[in-house]
Amino acid sequence: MKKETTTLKQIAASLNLSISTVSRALNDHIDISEETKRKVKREAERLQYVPNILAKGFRKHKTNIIGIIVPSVIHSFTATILKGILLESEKTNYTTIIAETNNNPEKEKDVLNTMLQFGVEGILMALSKHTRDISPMLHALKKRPLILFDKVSSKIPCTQVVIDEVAAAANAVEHLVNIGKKRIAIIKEREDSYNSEKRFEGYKQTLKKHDLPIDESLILSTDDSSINEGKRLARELICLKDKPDAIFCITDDFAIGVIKTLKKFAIKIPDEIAVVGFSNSSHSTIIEPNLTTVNQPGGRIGKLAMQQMIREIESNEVFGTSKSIEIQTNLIIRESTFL
Amino acid sequence: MKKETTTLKQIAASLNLSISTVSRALNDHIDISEETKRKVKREAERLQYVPNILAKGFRKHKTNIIGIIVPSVIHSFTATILKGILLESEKTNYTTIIAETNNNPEKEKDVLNTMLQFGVEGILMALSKHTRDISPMLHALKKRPLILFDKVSSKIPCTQVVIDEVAAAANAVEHLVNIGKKRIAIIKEREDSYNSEKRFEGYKQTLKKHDLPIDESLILSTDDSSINEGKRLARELICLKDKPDAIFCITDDFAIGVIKTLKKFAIKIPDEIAVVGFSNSSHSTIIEPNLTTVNQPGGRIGKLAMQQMIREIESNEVFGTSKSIEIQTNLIIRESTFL
DNA sequence: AACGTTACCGCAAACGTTTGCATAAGAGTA
DNA sequence: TACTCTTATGCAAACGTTTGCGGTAACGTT
Repeated sequence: MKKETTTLKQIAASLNLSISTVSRALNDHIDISEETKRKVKREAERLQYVPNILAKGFRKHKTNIIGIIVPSVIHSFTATILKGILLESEKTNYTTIIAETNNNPEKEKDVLNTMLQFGVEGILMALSKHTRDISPMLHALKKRPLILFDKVSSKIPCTQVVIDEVAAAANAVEHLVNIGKKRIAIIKEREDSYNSEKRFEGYKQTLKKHDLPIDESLILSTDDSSINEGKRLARELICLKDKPDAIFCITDDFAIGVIKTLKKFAIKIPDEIAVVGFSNSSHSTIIEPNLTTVNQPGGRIGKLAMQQMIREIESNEVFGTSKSIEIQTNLIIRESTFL
Repeated sequence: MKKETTTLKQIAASLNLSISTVSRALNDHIDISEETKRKVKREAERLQYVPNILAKGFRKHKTNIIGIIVPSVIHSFTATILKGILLESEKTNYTTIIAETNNNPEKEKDVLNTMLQFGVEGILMALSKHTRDISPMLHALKKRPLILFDKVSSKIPCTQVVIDEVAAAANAVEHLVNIGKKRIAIIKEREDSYNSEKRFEGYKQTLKKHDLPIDESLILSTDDSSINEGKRLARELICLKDKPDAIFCITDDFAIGVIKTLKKFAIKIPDEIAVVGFSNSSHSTIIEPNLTTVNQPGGRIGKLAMQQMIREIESNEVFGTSKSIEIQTNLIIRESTFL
């Protein structure tokens, strides 16, 4: 397409000044007289000069681009975090580029390398669900700051911005105990999911704390957290001869599925079975009864992650140490546990 | 952070070759012997050479970055389109950068300029809701290809990827007529919303076609489409002494709010009042009764927009002409209009 | 023996910007 | 007058890459 870009050279020529003077004038260098500055700026305006970021970045060894890698942008919690990141980045002079991995570790590696090659200043990322080989991340970490959020791994020695999953889950289960529930089931993901295991941890801790037995038949796992899986597993639970009186779902999607099934079988919520979810997704106030759920402040996660990123970029230390930034959650109590 | 980047110079030195030979070898230029190529590539590998994109882009006047501007990434339909765009961009060697406008025209202008200054090859954008001054877009169009999607404006002479809003709405209303409804209300946005007006257009056309009167009291407008506004306006409608027997909502959010209110007042859906929405958002199968809604293939929109963008970038024509790419929608009939 | 081809490769310029250093003019001081 | 010190400006190199052009050697063709 079009070119006709104005350069410093043209401004200089039209003003009978040198390129360096023009450059300095535009950058408000002290060496330049006010009058010259004014003239230069006016001429730049007139010629619609826009600095060539490429040349500038090339010269100064700076791209001012921060890479963001997430499994999927349509995931609502991810989107919330993204919003936090974008909002924060607007305040700075850093631009962001976003890429998806679709939970594919192979893709994850590719994207990571592409970004590095592109010269990003740092990388903010949520790991894909089944990432096992962390070497791509370790490799990246050798060249640039890397910050993990949401889906993290303690094996990677970098800053991690997370919610206190254990406490959050414990809090949710505690609430169920408080309203008098004794047989609390959990629907979780399989063992290789970091977040899921942490929440499971909180579940177990709370049961122990209240001397409630941990009943294997009430612990259900599945591959992907979806509404359909929630439906299916709920059906399993209500077929038990010794039914649960509450179900703690480690995601809202599970919970939505569970509620759908319970309603289908005319089981009273929360009287017969209470349900709590995790995320406070927009679905939780659409479903009836409204879902009690753990609110994760995604925006705040994004914001903090971005702030930390800037800090790491602009410091010249070497950031190869683990550091965990934990964010508090709160339980939002709605009809699915309380009438 | 770290630097120690390897450059062509270093490879050249270590191999006793000239920089240009190394460059050509890595780019598989015909002038270079296979043996040299092999040696160079092996050395590049060994030294972990990554080309400096900045220098390259600077030299070749190419960034290979495409800018994406949307009101908000958390909006679910936007996210779907985004996914389509990202998916398509992965197949190419273009990178994308995403920015939000938060429906603020001022911000929109800023972001647009920043992207241009950054040297993006083209811009994919959904206008903010209340953009009135189109001069920033016209200005951008003079420098780079611009493609609009979702929220577009026919006043901007560029390619626009849209759904056939009129037909989609007409189709939805037609369905209501077919199930025997005669007093069909519409909940829409105010006049300055392009999409809303188009859908309103389809609504009016269909009523006329079936010789149904257009009753002003059944036409409700509001500023922002939200669940709460849907609730509020539904209440207005059911307070009418001559109630509607169907409500066509130009967004799913409106429809969700409407359904909530109707249920609250124990109005039977769809027998007394049927409801149809627009977007097929994930909410539409969470709410009960499930919502009949217009399915907009967001992924396809994104994909086509991206493909067209590549075409415009790589062609050297001047793209200042309007061109509309229309995408077909389909109505998904669920419980809110049909039992 | 002289010439044309072919296959490889290097030189050096160019892209637009920043910046260390040099320089010039004027002001101040002795 | 001669000097230093400011203040304001220009020169030129540098960043890493690509690329037009030119060069050289080796080989085949007359």
